[in-house]
Amino acid sequence: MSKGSVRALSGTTPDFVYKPHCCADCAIRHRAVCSYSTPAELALLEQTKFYRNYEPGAEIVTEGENTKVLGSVIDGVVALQKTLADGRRQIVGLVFPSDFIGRPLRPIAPYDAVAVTPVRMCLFDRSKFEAILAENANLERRLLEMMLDELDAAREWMLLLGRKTATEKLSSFLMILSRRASALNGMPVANGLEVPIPLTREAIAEFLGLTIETVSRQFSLLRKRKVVDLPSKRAVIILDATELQTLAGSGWEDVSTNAVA
Amino acid sequence: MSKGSVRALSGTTPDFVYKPHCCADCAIRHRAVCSYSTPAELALLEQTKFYRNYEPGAEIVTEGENTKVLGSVIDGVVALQKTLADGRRQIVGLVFPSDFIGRPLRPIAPYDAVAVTPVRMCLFDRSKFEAILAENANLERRLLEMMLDELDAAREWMLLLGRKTATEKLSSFLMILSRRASALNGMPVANGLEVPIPLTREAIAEFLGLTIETVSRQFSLLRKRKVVDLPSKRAVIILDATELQTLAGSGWEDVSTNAVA
DNA sequence: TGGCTATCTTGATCCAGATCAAAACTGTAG
DNA sequence: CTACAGTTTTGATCTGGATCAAGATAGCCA
Repeated sequence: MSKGSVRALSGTTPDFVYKPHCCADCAIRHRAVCSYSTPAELALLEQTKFYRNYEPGAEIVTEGENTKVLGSVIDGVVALQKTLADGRRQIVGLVFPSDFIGRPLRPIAPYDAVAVTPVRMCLFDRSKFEAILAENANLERRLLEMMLDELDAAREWMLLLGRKTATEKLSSFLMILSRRASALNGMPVANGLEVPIPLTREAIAEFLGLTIETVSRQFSLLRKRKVVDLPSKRAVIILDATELQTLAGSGWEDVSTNAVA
Repeated sequence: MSKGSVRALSGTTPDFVYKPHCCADCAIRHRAVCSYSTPAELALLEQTKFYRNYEPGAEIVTEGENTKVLGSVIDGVVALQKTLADGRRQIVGLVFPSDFIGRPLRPIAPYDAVAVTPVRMCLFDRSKFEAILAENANLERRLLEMMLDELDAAREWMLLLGRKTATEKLSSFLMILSRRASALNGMPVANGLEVPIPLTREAIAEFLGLTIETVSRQFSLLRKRKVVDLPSKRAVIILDATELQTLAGSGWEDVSTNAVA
């Protein structure tokens, strides 16, 4: 097996870019961990924050290592993944813009975080962030809220991994991406919607607990059934949203905020 | 199929017992959500708290319903479970004494919480708890810490559900119970240790994403290999802890605090 | 003590998804 | 345009765990 689509060592040094933007202009300002913060708190964060870009395949945090940074995804998609000794791999979370990466209050990362698209992060030094966190209830409150949402999403995913069929798994996955593409608010998914797929087939397989071949076959099946069209390998067009929802089985109707991570 | 080992309606009215103990004497005082609280905070909680007992099979919270209570498990084991429309069921978390049940900041429960043994809970009215939470940073800090631990455990479980074989799954499960039985501190698992299993075969199957028959066969296999002995259906004796750890595959070496929930 | 019922084990067979193998695409560098 | 390397699709076969079907075991109550 090749090292996989999510290569650990692509040799790309991440770009460092310090404080080019002020928080007020930030695209994720109203959804990120800082969204409850007062101007005073924000000023504190602004002093410490810095930006960094990652190429696809670059590791943002590494399982088992002492993580020195944590922060929010501004743009791009990050996969959280765990790997068994023999190389079997499971993606245990997808992280989208405004979501938070990193575990305050525990230095050792329990999983890898790998950029699956070009990623831009708003980062903090871990110990500095923890110090600010301890003093700022709004920040802590928002972080708690976000972690509770992620926990719900993780449990929803456990149901998928433990009990759903391959068709249900891929349909659920496409439904999530569709909801995200459809609107950040609660708009339903309309037929004809084109949904970009930011993952390779291999990454999808690792997310769904399947093989790459099964994922490919399920895509073909959904196309044959006229549920979706496949204009390219990195996008689908929803032809029958109702049927896709049915195929996905129950769940996800209500997971409002953080769909997958 | 029968309604399963985890029956929703066993007709048992939960016992109500108000404030029989003071927090200072509480067995889970040093591990629960209140463990960082000052005496002043504790007094607030003590005013609001009440105890309730549940028989095996009783629902503590119900998926989709507006939950009015949340709180800590004092004694017993609770399963968090999600069910698909056709009845397929997945246990998405096991909750042990000192763990917290319920989602502050969201009224609708995303899963059932069902007692699998006789359970004693220390409960709070949800809105009252939220009010106290908003004012007491120590409580919020501890809750955040616990939710982060649960999130790590949930992701570890996603790896198991998505990628591990039946043997690895059952071995991992027994390893977790063994660690918990061995010591609440970090003591290693010794050969000869008798580990009680608080779940029926059906509940184990629902936790591991397997069928009851496969679970039973894996038990028999582990016995045949002299890895464990089965003195009764509700306990195992560890004969070869090293081998059990190997069979479990990687993971769980470091999950210190909250093993499963 | 002996049925009765629920739980668990074991055996036989089946099948969804894995594995093995080979085309068919899709860039992209020369 | 062409060669090459990575990705995706499709086909053929295999297999781990599911499903179907009996038994075995263990409470528990009459």
